[in-house]
Amino acid sequence: MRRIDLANIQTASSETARDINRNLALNLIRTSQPVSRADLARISGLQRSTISLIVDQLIREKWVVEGARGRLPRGRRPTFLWLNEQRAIIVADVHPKLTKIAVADVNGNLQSQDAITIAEDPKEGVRQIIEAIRQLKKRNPQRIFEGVGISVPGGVDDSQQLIFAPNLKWSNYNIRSAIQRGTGLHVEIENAANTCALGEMWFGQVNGARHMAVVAVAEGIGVGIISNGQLLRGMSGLAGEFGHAPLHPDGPRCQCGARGCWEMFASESAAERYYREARKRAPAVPFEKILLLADSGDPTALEALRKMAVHLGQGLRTLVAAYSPELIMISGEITSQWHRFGSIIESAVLENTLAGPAPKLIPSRDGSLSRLRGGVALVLQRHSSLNNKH
Amino acid sequence: MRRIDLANIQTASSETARDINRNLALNLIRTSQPVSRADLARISGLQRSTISLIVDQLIREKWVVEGARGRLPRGRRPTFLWLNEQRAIIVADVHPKLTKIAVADVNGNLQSQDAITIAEDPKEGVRQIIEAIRQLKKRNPQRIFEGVGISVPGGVDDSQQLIFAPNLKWSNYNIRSAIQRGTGLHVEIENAANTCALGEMWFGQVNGARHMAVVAVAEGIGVGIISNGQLLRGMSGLAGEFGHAPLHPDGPRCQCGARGCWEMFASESAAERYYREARKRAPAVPFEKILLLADSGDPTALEALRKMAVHLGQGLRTLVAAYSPELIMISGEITSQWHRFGSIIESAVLENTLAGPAPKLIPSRDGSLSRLRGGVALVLQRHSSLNNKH
DNA sequence: TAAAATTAGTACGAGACACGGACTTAATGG
DNA sequence: CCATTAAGTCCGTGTCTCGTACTAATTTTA
Repeated sequence: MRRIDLANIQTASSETARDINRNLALNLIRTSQPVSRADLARISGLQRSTISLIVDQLIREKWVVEGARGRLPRGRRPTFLWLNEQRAIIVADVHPKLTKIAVADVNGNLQSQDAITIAEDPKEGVRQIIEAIRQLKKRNPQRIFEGVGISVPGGVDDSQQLIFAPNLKWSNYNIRSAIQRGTGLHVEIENAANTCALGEMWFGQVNGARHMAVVAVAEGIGVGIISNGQLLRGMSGLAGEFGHAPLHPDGPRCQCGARGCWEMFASESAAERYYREARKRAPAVPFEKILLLADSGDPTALEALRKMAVHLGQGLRTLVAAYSPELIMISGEITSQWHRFGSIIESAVLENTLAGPAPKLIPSRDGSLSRLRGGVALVLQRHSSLNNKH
Repeated sequence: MRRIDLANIQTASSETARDINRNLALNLIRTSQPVSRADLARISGLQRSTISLIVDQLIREKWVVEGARGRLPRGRRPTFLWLNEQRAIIVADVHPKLTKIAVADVNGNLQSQDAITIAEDPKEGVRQIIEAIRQLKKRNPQRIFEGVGISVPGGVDDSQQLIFAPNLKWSNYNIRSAIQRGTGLHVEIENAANTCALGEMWFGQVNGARHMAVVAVAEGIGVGIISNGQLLRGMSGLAGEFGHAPLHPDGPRCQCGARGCWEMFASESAAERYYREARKRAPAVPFEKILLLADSGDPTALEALRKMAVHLGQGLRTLVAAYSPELIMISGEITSQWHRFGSIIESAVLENTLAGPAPKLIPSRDGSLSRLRGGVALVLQRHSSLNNKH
């Protein structure tokens, strides 16, 4: 049986009935593990006999393993099924300062991790990444590598090309096919905020929220949107470029060319500017320093951060109006000051409740971890191994 | 075979392989008609023999009819297939001033149309709608009615409850089940901007755009978002409530409780305010009058509309940053002044191009028509008749 | 004008797969 | 030790797709 995803009627993909059900079972095992065959039959609506056949196939294919027996009040005890953690994904979080590369299992657990400082030149940078991936492959000979999932600080279009990366100087270089050739593994690239959101959705504490946003606050602001459980990419993967939504349309000009972009007022750079403006003619102070100064009670630093928090909250109102998420996660250094500014951000958001429940606002524990885990989701979701036969 | 839509893993829906392929074929016929069985086989990837079986079933079920033969350079001439226009949907565009109710075929063509002024009281209003639907059913005895698709000026949550309707006074009344009981037909309700967007996506001139937004400018501003070909609803159907995104966060207070909402600056009410403020102590002038005054060259009216256009454009920058649509459609009375203000709106949007192609900006020809046609899409997309067996 | 070529659509046997009931296995409790 | 309960397996049946062969209808070519 062939089947076309009606959401993407242009790009036909063929799947047999078995493929669809196998994929369904595998995803149910992933999201519900530990789970018995009988449970799967109940959740999926498939017959127990059908589930047995599919699970046997998944065990043969080394996607699933049997674990300990469960315990029930009466009757035969169920055999728990788990994803086979022998299957692994190489994940990378590319960043101009520190790039992390790690091996993760299919449950998003990181196993061995490297950190490298990549070169500015794209060719040399990619060579370093390829070398690190080769090392990890060599150090883990017992694992079955599914692919490579990479988070990059920039825009990634529908054909997985990096279309802009202001902090990196890597535009217009096809890093995907370079790494694919250099490692022999399938490679998936995605924008950092999007990867982070996907990581939180798959492996984080989102409590079943199917509509959420991750707001990554650094030098700029990036937003990753999950709508109905799926990453929202828009045309050319540019959805969620909220950092350049106008907060004050007549405000100062941003480097993007427009006026009064949100990130002109609510990013780390904005806080640095607020601090600098308050202490006229003082040397530039980096954001990390401002955080430390705030901790030691410096009123100028506290005021700069407060301003940043207020504008962050104001911009979040736009985000709430746009997507009406159940959950907004803030990621970035600023979350270390959550005890001070969380409530300020929150109250700015709650000014715009309209009808409907207000979104929960929580700080992200570790953005880099989420981005790395998001790499696992990228590969499992998009790569054929889990979605098609073999 | 049973199957669960992975995008909604909570709500299991069961479909056999045949159901999936039947549905696929039907949708391909809808989007590609006139189309031959051989064409369908090529597009879908299914075998010609399989398509023949499915098409025969669809003809028996009166979803599809055979039409004239096509013409090819060589070989046997193909039999064209069309959707059976005997199948009909009753569509309604509910509006506090004028409510339109019509019979539409499955291709979105309107057949017979009624216009009524509905009562303020929800029970009485719904009674009027039910009566109109009954009349249309009686006047079209030869048609097979699939259901009723209704556009309402307010929020509709995931369980199809009207959760707010400031212009209507209908909150917290379950109009869906009332109409369903009163007519015996399946009823789908959706917010006006969303219905409009769906209507444009299915039956309008969107030129294959899969990411688009419809901005409905009236007393307030409503936005309907189509992302990857599908309606974006967010939690409780509140996505796209862009009218209440803050354009000037410190601006005047909106009736929603927040400050400086977009619709405070760019709606018809805003233009009325601009006009009133320019002519101090003059009596209030309705928007329609301002449009007429502008046509006759009144400088105050022109200036009020120009201001409205500038703010409309500024807010659209936010929308572009949020969703990166390929196409933005503006609907509302203001489009009658497109020759004057279209370029002003456009230039405000284009200030924020960032990377990636700029969205096309076009006026919607007839918002009410799109909303009525959207009702067809609602029923066909959601109701079981097209998606499940029978 | 007849045969060859080309394309649309149909017929039918083979194989894959889900269903569902019967059966086996493994546990608890009286 | 047997009844009960639930997990998991076995297997016959029916459905559906595939693929090949065939028929139908039309144009081109000999």
